[in-house]
Amino acid sequence: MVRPNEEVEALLQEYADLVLITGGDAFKARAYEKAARAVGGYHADVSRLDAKGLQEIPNVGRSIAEKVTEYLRTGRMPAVEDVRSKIPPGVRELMGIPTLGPKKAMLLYQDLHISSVPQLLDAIHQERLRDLKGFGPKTEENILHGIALMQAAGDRVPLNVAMEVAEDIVAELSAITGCERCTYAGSLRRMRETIGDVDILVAARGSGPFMAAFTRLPGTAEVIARGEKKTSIRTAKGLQVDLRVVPPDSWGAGLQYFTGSRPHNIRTREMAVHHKLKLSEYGLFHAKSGRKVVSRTEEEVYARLGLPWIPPTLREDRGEVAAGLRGELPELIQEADIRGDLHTHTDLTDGLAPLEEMVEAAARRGLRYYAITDHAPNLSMQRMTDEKVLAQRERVRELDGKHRKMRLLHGTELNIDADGSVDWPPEFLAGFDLCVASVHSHFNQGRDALTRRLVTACEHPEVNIIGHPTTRIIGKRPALDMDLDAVFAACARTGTALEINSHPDRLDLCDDHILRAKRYGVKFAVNTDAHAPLHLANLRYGVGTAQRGWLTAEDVINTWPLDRLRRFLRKDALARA
DNA sequence: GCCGTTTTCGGCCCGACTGTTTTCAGTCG
Repeated sequence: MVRPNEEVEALLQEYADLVLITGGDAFKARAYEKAARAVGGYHADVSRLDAKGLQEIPNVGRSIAEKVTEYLRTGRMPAVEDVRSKIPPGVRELMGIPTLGPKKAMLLYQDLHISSVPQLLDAIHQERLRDLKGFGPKTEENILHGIALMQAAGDRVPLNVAMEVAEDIVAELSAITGCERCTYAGSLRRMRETIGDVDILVAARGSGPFMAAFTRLPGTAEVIARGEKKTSIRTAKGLQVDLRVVPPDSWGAGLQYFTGSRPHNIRTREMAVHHKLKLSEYGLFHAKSGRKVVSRTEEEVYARLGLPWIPPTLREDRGEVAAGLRGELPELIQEADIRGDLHTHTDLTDGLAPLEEMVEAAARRGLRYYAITDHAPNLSMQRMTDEKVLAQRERVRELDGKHRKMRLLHGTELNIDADGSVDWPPEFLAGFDLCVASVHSHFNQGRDALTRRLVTACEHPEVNIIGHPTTRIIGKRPALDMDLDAVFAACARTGTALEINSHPDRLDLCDDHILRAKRYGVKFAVNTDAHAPLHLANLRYGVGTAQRGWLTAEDVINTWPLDRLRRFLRKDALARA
């Protein structure tokens, strides 16, 4: 059900973690990490490759290729199973807590026999960590904070994980005879940033074959409930999926109901009552007679309530019903509106693919322009230099024009330093077509310093886009503590766009912040931050997030024609007017 | 364990921050 590349990636990453936990060679662990990343980002399906083909993947050599081949043949990787038998899975889980790495996790296990998050919480409350070497009061505090952060994300999974599961199931069920309609609903259809469980809806006259097929899917680990109208399963990874089969005539009402959100549904049902009607998942009915009015399509249901069809990404009871009544729903940005990607990497820094491959993949996606923005020198681990970036620029200029329909831009992703300054002097930066600037360090500066820092970056004449503006990692790192309103105002004033980073672990800015920023007149850039050709497909999640922030194509600079975009990139107040 | 304008061993992502220690180990990007 999950792409084999991702299965293998997870397995190799797990092995890398276990090597570190057991105190193995750090370089070996890094080799597995690099291989895991490369497999995850590789364009071809690894299950169709032999050992030789696997070794074509960067950072996959003979040893790893053999392990992968064996796994694909037998479903097992003995090397991983070996270490697993020595280290309980909970120990690795501890590494998921920020500030807890392999060494501390192993110490907790060896000295205190802790192998789960609840056990760790107990131990902290019993003050059993106090005598542990290297653990002080501050460490305890950080661990507690980290656990709270993890628990806030709860059992929800990232948007892309749920999406892949849902699309597989929809494809399977759609192929069954008698399936008139099939799609996913719920928070996934609304493109929420994390998903609690997946809702699948089928329109068909009989439910039997669908329920049967659903429980027999390869990814089904457990059948939670099985009935005529609804069946629930849990996947091997613990994600719950509900299947509901409705009569074809109820499709629209069912889809509306199961898409939610609950507050949106309450709002629409109130409107129904107001019209002396009753709205349920089966249709819109006359309250008194019980006679059905409409139910076949969502459009009909909304229309009978006096509303235009409301896009799922707006159905959060954030004023969409009132706006619909006034005929003022925004014309939401669509994925097809995006003409270019303005934040991408190559293997010159931490990307996985060479420039040519990234450009090729972008052209295949039908983009009209594409910016290469590798990391700048101050992110020292990436070892960028003036020479390297200038050599890259020459290659970009050579490649530009090879694709008749797509132009190339040469940019960079700068680091916003603690004081708001960035890599390279202005005269060097002027040589780039555009500059993204992002925070990569000093996350805990304090609110005032962080605010000043971001505002200073906006005021830089060569900084065009603030990359992943809050630097949050969903479920792992909170957003920077800063005065967002001051930053939004600075963006609007200086002609600096805010990025909507499409990576499913980031989705940064998030929908709430987008809504706020838009009121200041800020412009946005929906970028993938791709580190591999496959990541270019994450754009849909960024566009979904932009829709949840009520954005139109006009609000987003990379929907604009290139000449208009170039004027914006000059940061010239006159050009913006 | 991978890689090679160094061809079979020796280097591999480097520096900063944090909290602990009292000179440094662990974690992170």
